[in-house]
Amino acid sequence: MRKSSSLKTAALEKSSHLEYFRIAVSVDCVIFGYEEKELKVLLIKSDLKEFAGMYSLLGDLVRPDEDLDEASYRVLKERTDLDDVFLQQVHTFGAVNRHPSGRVVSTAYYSLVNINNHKLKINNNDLRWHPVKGAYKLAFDHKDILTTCLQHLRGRIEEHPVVHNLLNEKFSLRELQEVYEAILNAPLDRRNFRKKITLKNWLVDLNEMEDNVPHRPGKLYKFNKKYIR
Amino acid sequence: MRKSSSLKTAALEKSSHLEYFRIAVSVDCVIFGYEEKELKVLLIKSDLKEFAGMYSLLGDLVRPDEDLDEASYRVLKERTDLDDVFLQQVHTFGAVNRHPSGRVVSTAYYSLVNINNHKLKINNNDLRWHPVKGAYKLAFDHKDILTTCLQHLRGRIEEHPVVHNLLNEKFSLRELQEVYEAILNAPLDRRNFRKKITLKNWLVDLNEMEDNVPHRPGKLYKFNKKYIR
DNA sequence: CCAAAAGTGTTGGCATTACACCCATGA
DNA sequence: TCATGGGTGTAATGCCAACACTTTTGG
Repeated sequence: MRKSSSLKTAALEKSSHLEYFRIAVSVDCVIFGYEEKELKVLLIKSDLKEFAGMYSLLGDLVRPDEDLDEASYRVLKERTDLDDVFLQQVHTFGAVNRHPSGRVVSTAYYSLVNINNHKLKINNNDLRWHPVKGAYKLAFDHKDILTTCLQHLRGRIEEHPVVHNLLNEKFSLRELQEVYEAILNAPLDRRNFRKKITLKNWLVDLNEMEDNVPHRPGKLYKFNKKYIR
Repeated sequence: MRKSSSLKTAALEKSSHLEYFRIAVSVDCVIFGYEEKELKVLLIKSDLKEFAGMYSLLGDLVRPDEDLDEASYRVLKERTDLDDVFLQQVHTFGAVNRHPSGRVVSTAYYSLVNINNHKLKINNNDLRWHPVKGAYKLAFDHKDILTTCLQHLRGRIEEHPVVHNLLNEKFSLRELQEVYEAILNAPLDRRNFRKKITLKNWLVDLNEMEDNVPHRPGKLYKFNKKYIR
């Protein structure tokens, strides 16, 4: 998809009955991770000369024999080796000129993955975890896509315990709060946060304590399986 | 990785692009109207033999030179002769087998139109306004699409004065409440409804009264232009 | 005078916000 | 003993749901 300078090959041009099949369909995945109290997004260095030096989201053309959702799973699986992850369709971007070398309509998904997961292999130098925060450019309309997905994520975490995908199985309430603060990009009141989380009943108290912290250790929790997925 | 390497050779590029262009892109529009205290949807008799006798949403393939959003405007314009209407993208449906005669990925939009608008010409015998409520089948996965759009609409009307698209310019609070009840498929408390609407400040009191009603006439309102669109 | 809908306030419960002190641990 | 975060409750406020009577009009 990225290197599609051949989108207008003679072969395609003359097959005019394919008029309506001259739009390519792709998926782009906003893969969010969480590391060092920051929300990150997995980006890849663009291989298009139009976007030299810039990064883009992970995406690929959809194959004729796979569902749209499957395509986004495949992209994620190929890049991270993770399966069975949370993936959510958000919006489809279809401006005529959004791709410099041809017409590509792209459906955006976002996903949340645990950067420390042992299965997660970022074995490509062009791939990197980039902070979500801050002003920077991305190739194509990918900054729009990222922004749109982040908005959706912000709404989602209020209602659903999706952030479990970002954390290790055991975590303290402070860690959980820090994830929320990173996603919302805003500080939260500790007592009110704990009250709200308690009310939602998402967590199971493990009766274990944090270890190796240079202060009073906190209790550890995990997500109640019945609310996740 | 997979994509990068496959994109490196021109030969592969050509063949795989031909492959990838075998997915067609379409839009489907859920056009909602309101009539006789009921929410309706504009449907067309399917011309596919697989769906003989069934109705489907209005949709069309996206042209290579039009934005996705433009395509949905065009479909609406062609069918209703209305322009400048509210249209909202909701979700993209991309299951491999959703269309019996080929691979078609379709982006769903919904729209709200005033069935009594003088410009609205349903000049086709195969077109009809069908009640949204009730169990019935539609061609393709259009029942899913309709349900998804209805859910989104239900959320939307709580926050935005979009229902103005369904009503005449002047209306009573009763009429407005009936529209909400039709969309939500639930009765609402009159006093609470009026309180909520008043709080939102969407309406302008016209200092006019209903006429030709067999009971005490209500005041007439219109939407404050600054909140619509 | 009857039927139909207009118009109008109050109360209780529940969620949300703001806010401060003592405690346990490691260095 | 200090620094760091853990753990906890209350009061004020705003939002929401439930609920009933009087008024106006047309027939």
